[in-house]
Amino acid sequence: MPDKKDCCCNSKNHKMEKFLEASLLLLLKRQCAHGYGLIEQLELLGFSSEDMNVSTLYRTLRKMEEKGQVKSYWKAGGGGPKKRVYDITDQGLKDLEEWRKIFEYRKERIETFLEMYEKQCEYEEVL
Amino acid sequence: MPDKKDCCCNSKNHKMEKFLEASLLLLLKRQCAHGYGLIEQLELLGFSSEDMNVSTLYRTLRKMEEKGQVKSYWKAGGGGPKKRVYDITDQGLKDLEEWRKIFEYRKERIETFLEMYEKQCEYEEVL
DNA sequence: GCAACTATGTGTAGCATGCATATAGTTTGC
DNA sequence: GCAAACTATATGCATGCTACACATAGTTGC
Repeated sequence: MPDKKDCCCNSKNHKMEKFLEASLLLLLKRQCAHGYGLIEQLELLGFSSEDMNVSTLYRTLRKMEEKGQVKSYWKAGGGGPKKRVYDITDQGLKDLEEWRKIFEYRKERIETFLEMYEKQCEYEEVL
Repeated sequence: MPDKKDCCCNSKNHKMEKFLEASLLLLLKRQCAHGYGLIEQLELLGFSSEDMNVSTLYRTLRKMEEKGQVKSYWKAGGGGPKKRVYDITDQGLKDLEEWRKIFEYRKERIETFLEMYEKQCEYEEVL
């Protein structure tokens, strides 16, 4: 990851549109979980606990429920305050598959960008 | 590119944060150009002329000039109305290099996502 | 009893983008 | 000579994602 200090582009520019939503769908496909517990798991997908924005996480989950991608229920016991546990729905599984396609496409475009950049640098070196 | 029809995620979700800005910097590193002329060149980086949002393009270029990434001057002649031609600046070149790093990073994260998705699907098939 | 931790939520603002619309000079066809 | 099409640039408004700050409340440890 590029150093955020001395970077023209501040940390806000590192965000990737909707990557959080898609990541949550993927984690919930593996197993149901509650918001706070998902923070740890998100590290598997490159989100750092320090930078992790908890309010965004909760808001995203509620929006995903509005859209019918996940459903939630309250669960008490097991230590600590009660948790709102999320399950993925059929709609969520379909949407996750769409995200997979979108990310394949984004990856290709990024690769095209990187290749053009490299070629241009090589070309300039020859001059 | 995934089919936009029948997609849970509408076309708006295909956009990639700041990809246009970075693409413009890359194209202007190759050679100076005016806004309208950049539309064609953007196809090299996966932007389709039909979908291309011209207003966003012009607004982005003006913002980039405010940030000192590019500078512009008016050029008459050569047929058609006069053009505002953009040149990349030293700041723009530095920022482009930062974008390269950011996109390498984004690519890695997308790859992590895709790998986890595939593994999960394989795992479920075995069951 | 109080601090630290777990857990969930809202209010507000910034910022990138899309859609619609405005403006105006240039070229082409009749 | 004039209308239509094309080239070219720009702004107003709405939407949507994210960040930052703040609010709330139950649980555990000392």
